[in-house]
Parts: sequence; C-alpha cells; structure tokens
Amino acid sequence: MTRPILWWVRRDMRLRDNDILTRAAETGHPVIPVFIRDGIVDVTGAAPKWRWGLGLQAFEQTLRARGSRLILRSGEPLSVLRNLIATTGADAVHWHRLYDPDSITRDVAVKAGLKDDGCIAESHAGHILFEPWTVPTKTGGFYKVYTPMWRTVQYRDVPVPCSVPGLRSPEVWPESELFDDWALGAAMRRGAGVVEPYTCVGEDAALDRLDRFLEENIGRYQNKRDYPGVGAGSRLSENLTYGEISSRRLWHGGKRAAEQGLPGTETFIKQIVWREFAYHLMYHQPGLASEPFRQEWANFPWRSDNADADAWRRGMTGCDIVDAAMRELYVTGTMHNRCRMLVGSYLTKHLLSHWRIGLNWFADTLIDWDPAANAMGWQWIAGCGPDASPYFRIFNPDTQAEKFDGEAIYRDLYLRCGEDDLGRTPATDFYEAIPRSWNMSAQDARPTPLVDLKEGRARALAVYSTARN
DNA sequence: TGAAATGTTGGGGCG
DNA sequence: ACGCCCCAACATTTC
Repeated sequence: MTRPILWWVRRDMRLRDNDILTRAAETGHPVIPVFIRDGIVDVTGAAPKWRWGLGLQAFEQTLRARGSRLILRSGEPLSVLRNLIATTGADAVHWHRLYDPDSITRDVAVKAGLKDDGCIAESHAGHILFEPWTVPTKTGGFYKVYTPMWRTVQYRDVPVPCSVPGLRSPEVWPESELFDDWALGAAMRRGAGVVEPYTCVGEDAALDRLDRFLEENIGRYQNKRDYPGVGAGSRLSENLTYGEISSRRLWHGGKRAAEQGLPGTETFIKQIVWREFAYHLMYHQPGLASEPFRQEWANFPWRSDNADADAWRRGMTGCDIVDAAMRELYVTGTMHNRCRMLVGSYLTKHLLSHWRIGLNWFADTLIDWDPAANAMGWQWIAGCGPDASPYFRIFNPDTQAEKFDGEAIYRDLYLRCGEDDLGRTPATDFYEAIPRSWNMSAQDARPTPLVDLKEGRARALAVYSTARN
C-alpha cells in the first residue's frame, strides 16, 4: 500500500487546477486533506473568518461527494501534522504557498520541523500566477510600479488549469474535529444571515460565476466596471481569496475571451495582475500591512482612531456616496472597487485618519479580504505606498458620485433602500444588519457632514505641506 | 484609477 | 470691417 500524503489545506479550497492533487493522482498516493485552525485562522477578521468557514463546509461536501473527506484539526500546525503523520502513516505533507509574512514564518518553521523528522515537506505554487522571485526588474529588484510589471508579465506563459484528478482515499481516515464546534462565525456582530445571501460559496459556484461573467459581462467590463450602480464586476475576489478558483483559470478565461475578440479582456486580466502586484510587494516588503512603504511617511501625523473614523465605519459621515459604500460593506461584505478608493481617500485625507484604521476595518468586514491586496490598496490611497497616487490627489466624493453614480442608483440603493438593477432592495437587510444605535434606517435623517469637502481638502493639503517640510 | 486653479484659444455679440 | 469683451471649451499647471 502506497503511503498517503497529507494535503494541508489553507487558501486553496478547490480540486481543479490543484498541482498537489494532480501529482498525487499521477503517483497514486492516497490524499488526506486536512485543515488546521491555527493562530492565523483565529486572528482572521470576523467576516473573512466566517466566510472561510462557509468555504470549508462547502469544500467538505465536495470532497465527500468524491469519496474523500476534510479532516479538521485545531492547534499548532507542526504538532498537528506530526500527530497526523504518526497516526496515518503518511510520509509527506504538501501545501500551496502563501506570501504574507505570518504565513511565511509559520510555513518555514513547519517545513524545517518536518524535514528534521525525515518527512517530505513540499510547498507548491498555485495561489498566484507568478512566484514573487520570478519577476525581477532589470536591476534585480522587484517592481514598485504597476505598469512596468504589467508589461513584463503581460505575455508570459501561465500553466493551463488542469481538471479534477482522481482522489484516492487512505485505508483509514484520521479523526476530525466537528465544524460546528469551531464557531468560526462567532465574531460576526452583524447577523451572518444578513451577509449570507450575498455570498457565492464553493468551487462549482465560483466556476459558474466566472462562466457567467465571461459570457455576459466581460464585454462591458472596461466601460462599466467603474460604475458602482452597475453590476459589471466579476465579483470573483471572494472566491479567489479562498482559492475556490485559481488565478490561472481567470487568466486563461480572459485570454480566451480576448481570442474571441471580446473587448475589455485586457482590463480584466490587468486586475488579476494588480492582485499579483500586491502579493509581490508584500513578499518583498513584509511590513506592507503595518508600516508605510515609503520611509518618508513614517512620521506623518495621521490621527489615531477617533470619533470621525467611527462615524466613517458606521456610514454616518454625512457624505452620501461614502456612507452608501460603508453600508454596502457592512450589509453585503463587499464594496465596489471604486468606492473602496473613495472611502479610503475620505478617511485618510478628509478625516486625516490613519490608513491602518481603514485597513483593519476592511480586514474585519470584507468577505473577500485579501492580506496583500488590502494592504497595498490602503497604502496606495493614503499616498504612502508604492506606485501611490501623490498625497494631494484627493478624491472629491461628490464629484466622483456625479461622475460614476450620476443617477444616484447606488446611493439610493444603500442610503434610501432603493432598488438595484434587478429590482432587489436591501431594506430588510438593513434593519437586521445595522445596530439601531447607528441610526441608519432609511427613515433617519442624514447626518450633518463631518467636514465640508472643500475645507477638508484644504486641511489635508495643509497638513501634507507641513509634514513634508 | 484627481481636483482646482490658471492659462489659452476661438467664436459670437456688439459698439 | 474691426477691435473688444465675454465666455465656453480645452490645455496646462499647481496642489
């Protein structure tokens, strides 16, 4: 009997385009998929942790339908894996690489420990398109500006996604903890039931989502994706972050659409490469989520957490599109990409509050939270990041709303419980989702604006000017 | 993947 | 016909 291998499942809850499973099928090894609830899972924000749990449940079903299982264990990964190796007779552990500093630290230690034991421990590419060390600049560094990186990788070959391999089961399954005991959604202060209708969970659902996007929406992606009232986005970030679909599949989906002559495909692929850019930055600059990327911003006098920032979190700034976006976030667990920029600009410029306040709120509330993309995005909008907009590039939210939500469809949807383009209204959800003390029902008067947009802009520029000198 | 201020140009109304 | 002013439209600069 061939000894089984352990597949340490993390952000790769899929069977397709899975190098670990493909290889196991080729070599005939039984596979034991195991998910470990460790410190990194525990400190994950409320919404992403809850969503991770939904993904785990769905993935467990997928595996069972193929005669396999998902073994759940809690604890320190190295001891958990050692224990499983001892009880299953496995002689190898495989996982897909992650690139945030905490995961790297953990994985390096696990690999060293397993190798000390004489066990095979292998990490594999799969979460991103290009390994961060394979895209150097001419001078051997890493790209700090998006466009040159895009030009470098634009025509590179990306492995074609492989289909579902056969899955061999071990003779005996190790014991598993019970998912319900984990309570991964316990920290969701808003009812999980509020956000759940907006989720799209699991590998099959993600593939459907991609197919639908490629068939119906990619043609208008380039022109419509900036309009938050128009559902022209792919919404695949939610699945991508948990690996329910691979970035390779998105890449090739886009390339195929391009071959069919559909417009807008490059814009779509470029978005995938933005994610890639973020991962490379975080790999090469592990402090991306905590320290300003550019040293000269180290002493910028951002305000620490404050009442204005709290109003921002609650969608009570008095600025319509900002509040609409913050409510969208709270109720649906996602936010339109352009609005992420708008609320980020508003928090860091008009409210002069630290970008980490925003970073942390997003990390706690987004179901598509991604450690690298979130960190890069916040540094970008705050002005202290790589390839950043200069600090003085301050969005005027009203102008932006006029430009990208001219009919106020988006603002009406989330502020006044209007209807979206399918005639759905989130009114009921609001009552359930938003604490009454937040005074955010449709009947409540809009709050007085925290700052006059013109004054806020002037104030931000003044602080910037002082800090620079 | 800004916004606002400032500068330039050119057409039309009008004395 | 001409110069002047106004001002929209566009371009450039500055923050």
